[in-house]
Amino acid sequence: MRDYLNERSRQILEAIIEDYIATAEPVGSRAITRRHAMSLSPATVRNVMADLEEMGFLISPHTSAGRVPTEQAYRFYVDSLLDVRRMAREEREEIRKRCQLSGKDIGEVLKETSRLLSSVSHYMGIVAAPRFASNVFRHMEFVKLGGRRILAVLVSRNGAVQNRIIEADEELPPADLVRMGNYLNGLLEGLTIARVRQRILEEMEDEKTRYDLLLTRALRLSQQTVAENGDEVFIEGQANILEQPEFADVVKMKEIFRAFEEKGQLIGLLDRCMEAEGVHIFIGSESSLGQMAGMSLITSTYRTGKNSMGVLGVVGPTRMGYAKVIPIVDYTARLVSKLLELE
Amino acid sequence: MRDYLNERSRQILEAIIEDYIATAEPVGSRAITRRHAMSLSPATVRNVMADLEEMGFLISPHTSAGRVPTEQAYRFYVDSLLDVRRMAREEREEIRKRCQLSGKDIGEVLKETSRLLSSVSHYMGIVAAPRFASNVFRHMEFVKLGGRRILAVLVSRNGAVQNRIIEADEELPPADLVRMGNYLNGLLEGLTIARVRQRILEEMEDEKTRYDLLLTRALRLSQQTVAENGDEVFIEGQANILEQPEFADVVKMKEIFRAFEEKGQLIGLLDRCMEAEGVHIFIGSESSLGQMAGMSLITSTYRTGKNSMGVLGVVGPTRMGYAKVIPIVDYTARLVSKLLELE
DNA sequence: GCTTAGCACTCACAAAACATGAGTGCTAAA
DNA sequence: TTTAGCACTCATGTTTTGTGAGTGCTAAGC
Repeated sequence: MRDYLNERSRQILEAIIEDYIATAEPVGSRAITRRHAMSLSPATVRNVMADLEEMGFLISPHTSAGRVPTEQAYRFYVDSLLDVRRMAREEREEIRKRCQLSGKDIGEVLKETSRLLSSVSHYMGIVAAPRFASNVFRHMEFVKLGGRRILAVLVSRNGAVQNRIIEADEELPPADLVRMGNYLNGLLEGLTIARVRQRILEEMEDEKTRYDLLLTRALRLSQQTVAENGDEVFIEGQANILEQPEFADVVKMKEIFRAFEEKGQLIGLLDRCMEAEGVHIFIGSESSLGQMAGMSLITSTYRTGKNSMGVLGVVGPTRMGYAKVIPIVDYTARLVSKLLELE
Repeated sequence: MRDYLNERSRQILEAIIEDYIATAEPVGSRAITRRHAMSLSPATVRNVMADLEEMGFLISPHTSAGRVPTEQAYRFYVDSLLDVRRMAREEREEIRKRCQLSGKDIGEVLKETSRLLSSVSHYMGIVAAPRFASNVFRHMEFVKLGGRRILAVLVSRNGAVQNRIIEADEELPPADLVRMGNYLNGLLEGLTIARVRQRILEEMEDEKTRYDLLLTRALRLSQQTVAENGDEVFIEGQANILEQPEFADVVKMKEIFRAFEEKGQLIGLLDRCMEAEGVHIFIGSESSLGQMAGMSLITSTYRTGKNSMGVLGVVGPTRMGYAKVIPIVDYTARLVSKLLELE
């Protein structure tokens, strides 16, 4: 059926979607003819609209309102109609200016990127840090704090750092901690963190180490250091979403905030985006997350170093300025990739 | 005038405040006599209420509504009437259970504490990390990433870590980085970060180092490493505030979210709390922050190590369950202090 | 001299009644 | 196939009308 959309119907559908994106009001036949200078009468447009409704692209909230695009319409729009706008120079400028690496740690960079995405798009910015497990081990070190307390610092090649305070079984002299570090660095250099975990287990099994107390301790410490860690997701600009008229309702708003407080499900979705490079678009229920009802997600992957990939993107209402946001997300992802590239 | 409050007036005022805290509705004379089993008629209560209004403790939103406590009333309540409740056992339990240090870095601990405060109090939790500058230097290290990129890791005695990616002027061999680290650690051990900054400057001025390229480079690197950093504040549980009826208005809500997105002013306020140990309470305009209109802040200081102090607390509407929240904040602060204590 | 019953008055809020107007579907003519 | 015309629908805004909680004041009661 979809194939039967002729040129005129497409134009009208596009006009409706764009009007709706711009105004958030159901759009009626007269509004179309007026705003888009069509050489058609409202009556004709009405006929077309009736067809589009039957095909599932439009629904009317009630008899005497205009019509509103369905998810299917947005999908069609994004796939076939959308003319991705070139970014305005100021936008490029702002993005480039705020993507700065120097003097910050990776977490901050990603957080700032998230903020950036939100402020440029006027929706919510979202950035998931690359899975730590796929990073490449660079360096591990133990710093004695006080008593039995040890700070473990784990650095990966792309500059991601994981710090942990570990309560050791007994007090260890600083010299031992240094030796442990040296030993482990030699052992683990160049492996991915996932491999590091395996390697530590293997090594612990080894007969030779079993009888070496220092090694055993070192391995046990390192094991705690590289233990699984909740993945980080930075969501910024939640206040932006409040400006959107579809969330003017307090109840709706509460739901959204609750939803994003619990990041777990979102992470699952972002993981799926990582399966393939490039831009992904989830419209409304396509994400099959209940909490995302009425919301769309545009993501793109970025990479740090050779393989480890992260995801960043923008969350907004389904009625989102796709034409504007898609290039923003795409450009930002490329920029972040370049920024984090290891020469 | 305040001194003329006799016992009966106090009781009535207390009853009004507590009713209002519980219901968020203006409270009327009949409600008081009913709910608090007073041996007084509504008419009498009305007379007292009229007096209290004149004294500035109450206002009526309009003629035929009940009355609502003013900030002055809350202040009086907190200072003179409040009977700080002992905490419920489950609350203590939950707080203790969730205050865990092991396996996390300090930032995470504080963030989790903030989340904890919000979920136990049902308002917003807020935790400011101790000023980094007053921490005591423990350890500094440089890890080579790729090309000229260096990761600088700065550890203080209390376990706070600052990571930074630094773009060096030229590529440096790893061995040099290690030597630099050793040199700097010897030089700076035991100083506060603030002193470290001075020390680096002094050292750079020194004739001896001027002609040693490696030292000069090391100092320049370290200077970037310890450069001023925006202080961290963790605010969690913003969704809780949405449950409060006083913020049911969408416009109000937007304001609040905008306000807390910009943390700058808040930090100023928290700094003031650090000037003296213990619990501080700001009611509404007392904080003299416009954004805090209608909101109260309860904070307490915590300490990590000997001197460096941080602040944590709860933000809620002025109509806040002070009796319940004050002990929560107090207890949590003590617990965090103990947790971060260096043996 | 307090305390309290009685009563008129106020005013937010809810429900009902009404008007408005944008938008639709259908029919018949161009 | 397109379009003008027209009756019909229905959300939204406005006015009207009740309702009830709460007040202040006065005068009687203890």
